[in-house]
Amino acid sequence: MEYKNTLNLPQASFPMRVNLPEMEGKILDFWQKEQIYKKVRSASNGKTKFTLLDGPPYTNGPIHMGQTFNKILKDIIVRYKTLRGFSAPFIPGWDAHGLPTEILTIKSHKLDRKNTTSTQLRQKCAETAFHYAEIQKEQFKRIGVFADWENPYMTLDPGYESEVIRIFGKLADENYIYRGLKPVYWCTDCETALAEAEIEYRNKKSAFAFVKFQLKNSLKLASDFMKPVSLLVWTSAPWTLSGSAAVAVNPDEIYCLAEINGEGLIMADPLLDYVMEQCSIEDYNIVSSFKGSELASYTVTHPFADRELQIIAGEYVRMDQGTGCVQIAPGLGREDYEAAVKYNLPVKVPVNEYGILFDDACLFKGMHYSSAEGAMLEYLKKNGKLLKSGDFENSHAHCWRCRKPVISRAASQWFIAVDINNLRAQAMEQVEVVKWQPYWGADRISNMLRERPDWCISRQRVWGIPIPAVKCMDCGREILDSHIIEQFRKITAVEGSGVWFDSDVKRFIPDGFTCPYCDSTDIEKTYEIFDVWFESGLAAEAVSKIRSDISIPVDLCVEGSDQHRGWFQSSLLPSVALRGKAPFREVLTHGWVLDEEGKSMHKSLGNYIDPIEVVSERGADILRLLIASSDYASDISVTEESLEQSQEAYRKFRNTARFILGNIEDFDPESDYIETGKMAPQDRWLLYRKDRIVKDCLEHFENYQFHKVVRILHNFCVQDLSRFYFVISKSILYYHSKDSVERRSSQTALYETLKSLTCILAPFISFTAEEIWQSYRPFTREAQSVMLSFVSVPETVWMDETEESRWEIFLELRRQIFEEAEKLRKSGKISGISEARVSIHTAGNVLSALGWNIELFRRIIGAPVVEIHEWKEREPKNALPSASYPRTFFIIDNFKGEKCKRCRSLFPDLLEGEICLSCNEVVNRISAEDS
RNA sequence: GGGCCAUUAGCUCAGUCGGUUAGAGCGCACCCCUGAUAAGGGUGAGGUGUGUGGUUCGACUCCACAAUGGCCCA
Repeated sequence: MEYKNTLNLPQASFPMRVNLPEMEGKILDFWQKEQIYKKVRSASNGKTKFTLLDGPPYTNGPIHMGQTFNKILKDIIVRYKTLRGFSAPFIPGWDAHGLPTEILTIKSHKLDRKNTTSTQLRQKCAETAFHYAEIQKEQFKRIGVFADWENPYMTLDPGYESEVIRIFGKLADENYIYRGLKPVYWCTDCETALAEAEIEYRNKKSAFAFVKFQLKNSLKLASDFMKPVSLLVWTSAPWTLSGSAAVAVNPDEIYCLAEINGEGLIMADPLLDYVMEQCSIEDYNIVSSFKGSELASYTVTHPFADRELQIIAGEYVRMDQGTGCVQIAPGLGREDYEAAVKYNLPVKVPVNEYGILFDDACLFKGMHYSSAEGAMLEYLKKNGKLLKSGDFENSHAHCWRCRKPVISRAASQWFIAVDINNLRAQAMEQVEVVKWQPYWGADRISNMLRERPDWCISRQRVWGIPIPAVKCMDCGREILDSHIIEQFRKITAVEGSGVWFDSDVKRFIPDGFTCPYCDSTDIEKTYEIFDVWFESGLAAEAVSKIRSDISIPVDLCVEGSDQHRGWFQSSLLPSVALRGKAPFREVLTHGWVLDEEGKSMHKSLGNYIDPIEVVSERGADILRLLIASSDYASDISVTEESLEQSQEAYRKFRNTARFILGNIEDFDPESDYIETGKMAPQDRWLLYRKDRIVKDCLEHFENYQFHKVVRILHNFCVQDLSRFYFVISKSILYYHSKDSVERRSSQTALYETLKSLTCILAPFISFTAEEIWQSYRPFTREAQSVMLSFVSVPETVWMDETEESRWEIFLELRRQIFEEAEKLRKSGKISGISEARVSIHTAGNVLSALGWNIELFRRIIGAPVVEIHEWKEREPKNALPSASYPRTFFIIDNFKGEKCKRCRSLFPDLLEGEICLSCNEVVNRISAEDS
């Protein structure tokens, strides 16, 4: 007789292998068509809110792995919070303005900026921004980000723009905004300021010079030295002497006075040999030496300009090159500028936008700085002020467009003062209030805040929100006026900020407006835009105004750890200035995506993995699972190998679900559910384990430790389910009659397990979780989508401590018996545990545990016969001692029985030599029902 | 050069307060099953804990320095 038809073998409607990208496409259609995100949102009405604020990515290209990583983490959190019963909206956003988009637009349209109006360029930039926002939106959807894609926020929305302007107005009213100078990269050929991103470093031949700055007063440190004394200054850009305002020496280093050719030269002692060698001087002698700090009270005369320069102490003056005496040209370099601010030195900018020197350059005024350099050296040489000059090659900043060398030049800018109204101190206090994950984020941002300079918020660019400042054409001063700002805000809210470029200044200034400094009526617009960090930093403020489902402070921000300097600070400072509080309660940071060698991914390095390629080849769930199982607090690596591994783990989850689905196909919880009290012990055990796992997972979820959740779940599938429960329950599921209590009991446990597993997996392998949900009618009857389901903290007590310890003994015995059986099998003594008789001689706990349920234990080890004997003082013959339990011995030998043709188990004897007693019963029932 | 961080098996990760022989899973090897079958089960081999010093009776754990890598600055 063919018994196969009488078995309840798993029904395989859920495929073992699936074309993941194709399946994911169908799930996306389902979410879209059924408006699942919207349904989740309306179902969460009235629930406790959990708001995540999405830091907006730039719209300058398709998404890369870093953005994918970031958005998937956010998505995991939002999905988790949703499943825990929070109202957790996900409002995605884009940072549409800014240099990256502007540069991309100029490059891709091959625009010539001189022949393109600002309005035209802004039009093209907007097109670029919308284009990539649209592409990114589709890509983010594709990787499974469950968000309000119909209503994202964009920093170029008039509503958003007008909020930025409003807040700028408030900051101006409270005196945070001032006009100051700041050195910026400047291309004299293109006549424009350049941003960091527009600079490329290339080698260039540069001049160097050792120049003498003569001391004005006599040197008390060597009072009997009667010859003229000069500070020997080394510079790698001699033309910048035109802007020098001071000379810095390191106060902590030793300096010396050397007599050379009848004059005294001061330089750092550690650099003396180096300088003498560079200048080919062999004949010199040291007159005296002293600490750098002792030079600080002296004054020197400029070698060609008619001014005196102070000697200042600069701790940053290094001893690895030069003379240890550095000229400070505050208008021509960042470090020099900062020194000037510190020492209150005048900031002179001796060069105009074309590179032509001004009055400060005295003799060389009117010359281009590059040709002035030779003239200067010539002059210095003639006047005995030059010890040595020459050429050397170094890496220098060049303009990305005209490829010519750029200079650093102080330009007038708008700043937010960070020390007005105690802003810096307050912000640092707020850092303590915010929860930073990992915890060291607080140190990192505190260090940065402590040291940071005032925030330069103006950019000489086009693609951004214009700064509504006007300029008096008579006195030349820039003017911020609250009426003008408010007028611009109002118009922007309707027409967009581009109106600043398009409309006459009269539209923005009140009637009868005059310059507050000189009463002139000749007022014009200025054309600068806000730093994009200023815009995006106001996201919490702006989005909460535009959207009712976000309020300040938001619960969480999740960004890469580079944002401690970037977005976290640009969000924190304005918020503290405006409302005295941080805009977020908690900040979670993650690391970078690295390659197999631990190097960061760059398209140019060729180690770049395109997330969209991964998704279309392997499926989004594979990438999501990889990200979820990595510890993102530090950097994570995405490699072919780790993707391959993620795919393996995925298969385990999939097959686990498949096995359960196949075995509960005929189970309907409404009619077949077995109450807790009537469940078989192994089924109660499964639910006990399941609840333990759910609890642990939820705990790790709360700390956003997803890799721990995934590991727990994976271990659960492998160890508890696949290796154990499935194996021991097959005989019930397959061979017992369909509606027997034993089988229904197992199905009840499996049903509950699958439901929990699917829900907890949903934040990670979201597509597959939905696929599982959709393939089981009782689930969809309960909720249309897995995302409309709910995970609660388990509270059922499934077993008491006694039973727990019995299970522990069972599992340990099983492990030991398997180990011994394998040895015996290898040595040919038995054919396998499924055909063995296992005798256990034991006492105490182990004996009472086994005595509790021998049949259960037999099932657990899968042997046809298990015999228990009470241990009596002497080791039984041929027995193997237990490694874990005292007074416990195993005897494992072959059991010669007959194999049931239906359930394939061995029995001492069979009914009619074919099948076992219990199989016979089942078969009889089936044939009775059939007839 | 400075601030912050990371480094445990081929891969992804555990490891409590400093305390026996450093644990899992995957992968790998060998074997079994062929009624979860491009599945499943069993057993096993893999570690100078990045390195060098130090503190300690005892260090993967604490300290210092270094290497490699990351982010942010200079």
